[in-house]
Amino acid sequence: MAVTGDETESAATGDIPAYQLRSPNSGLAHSIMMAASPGNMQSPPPPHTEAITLKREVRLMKNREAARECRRKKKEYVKCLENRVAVLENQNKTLIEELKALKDIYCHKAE
DNA sequence: CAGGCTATCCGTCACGCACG
DNA sequence: CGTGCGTGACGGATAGCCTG
Repeated sequence: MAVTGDETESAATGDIPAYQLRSPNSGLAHSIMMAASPGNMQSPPPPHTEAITLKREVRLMKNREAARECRRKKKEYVKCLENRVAVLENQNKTLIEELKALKDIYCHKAE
């Protein structure tokens, strides 16, 4: 639990953490990519790569939010399933008791 | 108290699917 | 067929708990 949620704020303000600004050629293990910090970049990128970078940033931002939403929905779904389990367990318990009572009645009649 | 372990959250990547 | 979206998988960060 106990998560600050500060990255949400920074995303909302457009203040993108440095580690998220990576080279556009994906496919590498992301631990390697994490190591490639902007500080290592010596010369400014050619102008056309700026558009690519922007596109990538937009994509990352959208995906970030999509992942958040996806997790929220999944949590909700799991909660629903847990509720359903609880209800069915109660129903089952009730039915077992009812069956037991009916069996008792039937047995006493048979005597 | 330091260090290990575990649970949880998050961002990113990769992939499959639906749509235009 | 290209594009965008949803989601599983992965690894990093952080907090809380336990133990020596």
